[in-house]
Amino acid sequence: MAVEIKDLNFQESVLKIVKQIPKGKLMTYGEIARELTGSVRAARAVGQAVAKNPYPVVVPCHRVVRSNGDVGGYSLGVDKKIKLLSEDGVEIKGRKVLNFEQSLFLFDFKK
DNA sequence: CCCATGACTAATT
DNA sequence: AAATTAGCCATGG
Repeated sequence: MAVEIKDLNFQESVLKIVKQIPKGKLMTYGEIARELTGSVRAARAVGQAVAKNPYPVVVPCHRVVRSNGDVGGYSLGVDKKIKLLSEDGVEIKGRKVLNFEQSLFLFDFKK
């Protein structure tokens, strides 16, 4: 039952990016996927990576939403996710984010 | 190596 | 605008 030490990979990369999301900003799984694999197709893999979420709260994974503006899911429950987003100042309507594209965080691609 | 699963996305209906 | 379908990718058994 001891937790396996298998980090260091796709998952860590995802977490690293998510950690960079400032408060009040949002990011989509697709964008993260594109940063890692260069394609939006790995969005699911990204979702899986954060789904393990080894460090809840430490990593603001609640700031990662769907590309269509839907809040998506959350390990601790979508309810919790919405609450945290509200705390960040992000308005949520039902399961959709208001001003979604407006609150989007453009990843640091100035490189 | 093959199969199943999932915090996704885009295209259709 | 909401629901359905199909496609894609990493991870685990």
